[in-house]
Amino acid sequence: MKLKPISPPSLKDHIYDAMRAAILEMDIYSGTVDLRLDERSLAEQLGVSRTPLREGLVRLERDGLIEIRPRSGIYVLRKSLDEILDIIVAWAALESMAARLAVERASDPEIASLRVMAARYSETEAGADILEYSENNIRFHQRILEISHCALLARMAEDLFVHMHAVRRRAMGEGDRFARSRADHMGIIEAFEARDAEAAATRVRVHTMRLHDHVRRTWPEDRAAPDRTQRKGLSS
Amino acid sequence: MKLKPISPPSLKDHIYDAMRAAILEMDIYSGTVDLRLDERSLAEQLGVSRTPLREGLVRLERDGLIEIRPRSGIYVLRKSLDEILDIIVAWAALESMAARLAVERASDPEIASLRVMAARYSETEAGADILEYSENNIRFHQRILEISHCALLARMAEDLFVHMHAVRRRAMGEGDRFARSRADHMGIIEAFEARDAEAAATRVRVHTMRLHDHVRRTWPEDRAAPDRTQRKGLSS
DNA sequence: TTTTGGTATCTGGTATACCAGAATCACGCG
DNA sequence: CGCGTGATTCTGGTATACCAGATACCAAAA
Repeated sequence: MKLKPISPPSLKDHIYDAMRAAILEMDIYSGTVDLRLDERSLAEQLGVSRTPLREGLVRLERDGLIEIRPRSGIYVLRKSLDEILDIIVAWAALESMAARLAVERASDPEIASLRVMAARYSETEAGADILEYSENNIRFHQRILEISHCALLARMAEDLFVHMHAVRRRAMGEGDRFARSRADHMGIIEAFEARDAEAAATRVRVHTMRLHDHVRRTWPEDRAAPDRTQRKGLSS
Repeated sequence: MKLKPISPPSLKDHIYDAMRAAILEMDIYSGTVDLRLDERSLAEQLGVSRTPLREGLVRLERDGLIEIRPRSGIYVLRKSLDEILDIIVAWAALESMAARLAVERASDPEIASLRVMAARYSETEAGADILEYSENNIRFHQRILEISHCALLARMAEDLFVHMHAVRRRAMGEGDRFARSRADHMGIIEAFEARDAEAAATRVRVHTMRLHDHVRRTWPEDRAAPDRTQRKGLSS
């Protein structure tokens, strides 16, 4: 029997997870949401004191999800268009390298799993369930990160991915991105199956940069600085 | 008159900076250093209470520099060979993409600055001042990140770079890495000047992956888990 | 009515006190 | 002399109290 050492529970970890999930659920670009958080209110809602809460918030701040302004307030960050584009670029860099590694390192079954996944969600197309397609799409890309067998690449990509939640909510399903995306994926899979690292890396990068261009063209420019007119915690 | 808004001082920021610098100064692989930190001792040394200290430590933990084991202790992390290799891979991914962007975005003077930097430290070769060469080498690579005009890539690379401090301390100057490195740089510069994105990206990647192979071949396997025999803070 | 200055209040920042789990050491038994 | 066991000490985790800067509000003067 083999057991991994269990780490004692830590409120700050749970708080971090809970807050992170809550923030990702927020539609931070809607304009009606309150981007300002209140320590005391949050602590009360979570049923903990401010100390562990603040430690969790420090992590969120490091992740770029929130901003802590001393003596002023804690704000959920909106990403500017430029920041979002930078995120996509970095993501392309990571996934492209992951593809290169995967070609060299992944087992045949692992590579085969990509085609399986693609097949699974190409059926979705008929149902036109965009939400489900989007989820499967994401898993496909995460799978590439996985089979690169480079945990760091996967983790860094995940950290970036988080910032795309709210973006995906609105960029989803426009024009022919659907068909184009599936075609891209097929090309990527073929490169993998041919064990062509250069092609796989290139196609992954190009595919992601297509999203980059799409976002740049379609992202509304009505972004503003966080409005400080509203108050209080997540719910009140 | 124009003044930029001043942000209030925050102990946790200073603590973070100070601790980070202190950790980077440590020769964490020497075997004689104490990898265990003590909150109370650190707080006393820094002249602050434990609360802001812990907030700084949470950031360091997120950076992967330390590990906080509840009820046990705070340890400076040693990177395993695999982790170091992953870091180099990720770094290669970022800098390669930066090179690609730089070719498209950087101004002529910016690209020219690369050759200037290279020329400056190729003179160093005679003096054989490895330390200085290493510093200039680093700046060359940072410059590539800079002229990519993608702040995120630069920041992420910087976060990775931190973990290389201790590695560089020992991997420095072995075999013909010197001459090879300079040759690589020249090739990179030529690709930039030719505005050849594909070549620039490839050469930067290959150059970094050369370090990857070098580390893999030469890294001693005498790494062990953090020894918990020793005690107390940074100095005592 | 508008502006200005002061005050009350709110917010995050910091220090301190206390808690519980872990590690350590000493004692006593085999 | 070796080893197990229990008390002691140490460590990080959490809660609470207090501080100072920032903000908002209101009153008095122009």
